Amino acid sequence: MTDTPLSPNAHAPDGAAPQRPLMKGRQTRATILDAALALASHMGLEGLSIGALAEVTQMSKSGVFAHFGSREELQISVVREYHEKFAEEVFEPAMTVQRGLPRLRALFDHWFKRVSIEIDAGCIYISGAVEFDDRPGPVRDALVGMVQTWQNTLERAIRMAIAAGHLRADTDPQQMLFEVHGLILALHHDARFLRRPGADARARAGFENVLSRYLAVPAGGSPAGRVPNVSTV
Amino acid sequence: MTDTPLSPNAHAPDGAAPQRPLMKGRQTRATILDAALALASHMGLEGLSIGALAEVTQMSKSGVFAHFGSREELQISVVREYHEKFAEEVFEPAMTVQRGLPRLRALFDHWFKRVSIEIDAGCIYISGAVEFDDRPGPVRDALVGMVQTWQNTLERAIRMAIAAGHLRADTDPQQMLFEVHGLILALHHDARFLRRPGADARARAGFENVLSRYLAVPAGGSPAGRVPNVSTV
DNA sequence: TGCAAAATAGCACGACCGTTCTTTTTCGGA
DNA sequence: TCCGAAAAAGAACGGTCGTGCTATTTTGCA
Repeated sequence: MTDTPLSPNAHAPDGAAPQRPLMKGRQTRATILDAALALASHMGLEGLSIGALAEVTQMSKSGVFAHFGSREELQISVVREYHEKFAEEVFEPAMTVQRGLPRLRALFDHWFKRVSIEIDAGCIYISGAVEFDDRPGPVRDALVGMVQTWQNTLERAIRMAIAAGHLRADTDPQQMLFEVHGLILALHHDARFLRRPGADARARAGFENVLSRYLAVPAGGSPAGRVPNVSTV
Repeated sequence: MTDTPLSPNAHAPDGAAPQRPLMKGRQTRATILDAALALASHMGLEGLSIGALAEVTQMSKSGVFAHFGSREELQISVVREYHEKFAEEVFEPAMTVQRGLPRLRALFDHWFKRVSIEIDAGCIYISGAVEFDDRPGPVRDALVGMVQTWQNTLERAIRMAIAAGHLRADTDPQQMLFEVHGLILALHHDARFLRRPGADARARAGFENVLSRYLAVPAGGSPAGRVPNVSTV
């Protein structure tokens, strides 16, 4: 598995030392990439066009093009860029929280925020998954690799929570991940597509519901017949 | 709410009586629509092009075009076509099953089948939701209307199951729907995009897990401490 | 300040797009 | 069998797309 690292500063090739050829180049490239990310969030990776990108950045088409060499490379760069932003916003903050359930909660919490704050910016992982599920090629490969990296991270966090005794020992991490991932997708769907208010609350309630099923029984816990249902109004 | 009917033969304008102008027209239109549906399932509604459609159906571009008058109208027709197919395959068979939990199970079962059989054909509701979540217009409106119709149907079925005493009286139908919808989306994602085997089983297990939380306690039921976890291997 | 190299612009290309208009073919009833 | 209407084809349009190619400008260092 080509495991794209989900860690900070994953590929910073050099120190702050000024480099031979590039300086302005990197800078405008970053500007373009920023605009491309915004554009792709709304129009999708397939809707990303070099012409529109040139207009937005006040550059010539060829000027934009030269930075990537091909549209495909541009798309991949956008995916990579999103991956880094995602890692910064969702992954890294959760790493400061203690292992086990707290970190797991933090991860999901930031994930929810990311998706729901972005009700008007779209998650590229989600839209990309639909756009490229039938389109083989490097873009799809990059996308799959990064989504899988992220899911591996979550699975690891779940396993830690099991090991820490916070979740039931017989918890199937992949099943739990599947269920929570579904909540994220449903949130994205209801908030962005159906524009339903309260989707955020539904997702959070769903998370608590899933959690309640996998939560370890506290030692000498109450033998209550049924776990209270968070979803009930 | 423009509630697109989810019932059989929703708009069959006439009996089998031969009509004045049209005969061959409807027929080839149906052929085109079939091809369009297949094409859109793979490339998405936005990826649907009249040129490609003409090539597939062995017709001229203008010949295809004339049947719809615009690309947008073609897209809407495809959505409508999918809606009908969906109703036939998922909704109608479940209507023969008795109300309450059995019908609810039948609905979800057919839904699962539809999405997972279509691992290589893509659900247009799902891909359309992502493609048009940021693209206002008639296509989006049609899409939203039909998805909402389908969700209303499911919500109604859940309410019936509550009324029948099969589900807990304090069940929040929309919350339950949200959670199960998430499972469908996760199934679509994992099977089609990640190409993970066993996504089908994960979705079904997830459904049982959701169900177990909302299931009514059978009268004089066992006061077991915890509901057994279906997800566990 | 000058100079090589990097960055950007300008321009043209072939391809495909949706759409329009005109012409030809096909159909169905008298 | 013929004729009007419906269906399909053909050709062309303006537009956008990604991508080469060649100038021109800008940059960073000697």
